[in-house]
Amino acid sequence: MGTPSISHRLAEAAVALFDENGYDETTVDDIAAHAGVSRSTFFRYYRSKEDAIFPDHDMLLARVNARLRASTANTAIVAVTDAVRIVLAQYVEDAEVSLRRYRLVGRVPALRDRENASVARYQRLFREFIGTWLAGSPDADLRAELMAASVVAAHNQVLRGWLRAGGTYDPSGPLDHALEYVMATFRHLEQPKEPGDEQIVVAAFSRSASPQAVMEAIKTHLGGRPPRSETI
Amino acid sequence: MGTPSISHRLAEAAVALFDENGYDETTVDDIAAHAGVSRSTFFRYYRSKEDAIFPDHDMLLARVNARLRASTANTAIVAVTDAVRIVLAQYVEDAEVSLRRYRLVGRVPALRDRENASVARYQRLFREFIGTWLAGSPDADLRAELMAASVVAAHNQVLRGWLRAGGTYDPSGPLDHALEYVMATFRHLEQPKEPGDEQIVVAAFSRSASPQAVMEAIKTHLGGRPPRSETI
DNA sequence: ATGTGAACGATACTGAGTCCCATGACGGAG
DNA sequence: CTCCGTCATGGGACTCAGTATCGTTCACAT
Repeated sequence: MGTPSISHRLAEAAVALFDENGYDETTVDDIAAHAGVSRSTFFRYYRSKEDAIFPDHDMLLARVNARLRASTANTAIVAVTDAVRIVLAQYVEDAEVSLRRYRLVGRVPALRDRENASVARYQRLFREFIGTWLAGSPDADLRAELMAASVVAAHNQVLRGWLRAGGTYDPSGPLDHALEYVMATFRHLEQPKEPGDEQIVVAAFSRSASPQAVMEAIKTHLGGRPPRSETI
Repeated sequence: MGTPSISHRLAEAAVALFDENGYDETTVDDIAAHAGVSRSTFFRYYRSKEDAIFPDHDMLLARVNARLRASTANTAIVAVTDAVRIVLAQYVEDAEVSLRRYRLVGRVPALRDRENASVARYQRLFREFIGTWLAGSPDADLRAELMAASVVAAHNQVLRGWLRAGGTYDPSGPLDHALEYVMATFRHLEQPKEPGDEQIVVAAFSRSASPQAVMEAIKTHLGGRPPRSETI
C-alpha cells in the first residue's frame, strides 16, 4: 500500500486533473507527468484518454455476463435482477469515485457518449440473454428488446437519483421497487391479451346442487383449467 | 441538379471510400479530394469525420422535438407515436443510404458508439417530454424513463429488423404493432395493481326495474366511472 | 469601378493514438 | 560472479483528426 499500482496512480491523476483544469485542457502528457510516468506508459495501461475514467468497466461487464449465463430458464428472472444489482452495487461500493465521475460526465460531452456506449453494451448483453431465454414465444425479439431496455433504464434511473442526491442513501430499496415495477409490467403482458378480453363466467345452478357437481361442471366448462379468480 | 451540393458530394465520397477502403484507412484528405474540395471545406460542412455518415441527424432530432412540443396533455400519446413514426419514416425514405450506413456501423466500433450517442439523445428527449407530461403522478420519473426507453427500443427493434431484411418491406405495420405493444404495457400499469385485484361486481335487481334506473344505480356504485366491461 | 461579404483554399499548430527501438532492472542458469 | 533472456518502461518519430488564422476569389449591390 506504500506504492499504489501505476494503473491506480494514473486514474487518480486523470480524475484530479480533469476536475481541476477541465477535460479538454488536460493532456495525456499532463496525466502521465502527474503520475510520475511517461506518456508511453499511460497508453500501456489505458487504451485512450477516456479509458482512464472508466477503469474496470470490462470487468463489470464480464461479471454481469457470468451471472446471466449461470442460470437455467427457470431462474432467468432472478438472474436478470441479480445482474442489475451487481452493477449498482459496484457503483455504490466506491461512491467517492462514482460521484466525481458523475459530475465530470455531466460536463463533458465526449464522456457522456462514452458512457452511453457502455450502457448500450449492457443492454445488448441483457437483450441477448433474454432473447435466447424466451426464444420461440411470439414476439420474442421485441419482448427481449423491451425487457432489456426497461431493466437497464430502471437501473439508470435509480442510479442517477442516487448520484444526484450525493450518494447519501442506500439505493437497493429503490432499485428493488423499480425492478418490481418492470417485472410487474411484463407479467401483465403474459396472460391477458387486452383489458377487455377477459372472459367472465356467471354460473347459475340449483340451490340444491352438490358443491362437487357444481365444481365439476365449471371445470368442464373452463376446459380443465382452474378458474382464475373467485367472485362473491 | 446538375451540380449537387458540396455537402452531398462530401457525404457520398465519405460513404463510398469507407465502403471501399474501410473507415480507419480513409482520411479526411481522401474524402475531400474525392469530392473535389479542400480539407478545410470538409470541416466547414461536417464537424468531424463521423458526422459525414450521420448528416441531418440534428434536423431529425429537431423535428421530433417539434412534434412533441406541439401537443397538449391529452394528445401526448399520439405525439409520442407520431414522433417515432417520423424517425422511422426518415430511415425508410432513403433506404439506400440507411442500408449502407447500417452495414458500415456494424463493422466500425467508433460509428456504433456514435449511433448509440444519438439514440441516447432521442431517448432523453422522449424522457423529458413524458416526464413533464405525467409530472405529479406517483413514480413519474421512473415511468417516464421506462416509457422513453421502451418507445425507443421498440423503434430500434423494428428498424433493425427492417435493415437486416435489406429494407424489402414497409415497416410501418410492425412499428404500429410494437408501439401498440408498448402502450398496452403501460396501460396495464395504470389501473389494476395486480391481476387478482380486479374487482368484479355482480348486480342483482328486479326484473321489472327500468334500464335507466339500473344504469344509474350501477354508475353511483362505481363512483361515477363507467363500467370497464360488460358481462353477459 | 469599388466596396462588401460569403465561400473556399492554404498553412500552421495542438494533441491523441500508434509504432518501434533502446535501456535498465530483475531473475535464473551456468 | 557472469551471462542471458524477459519484461516494464522511456523516448522519439510518425499519422491524422480537429482548430485557428489568414489570404484569395467571386458574386452582387451601390
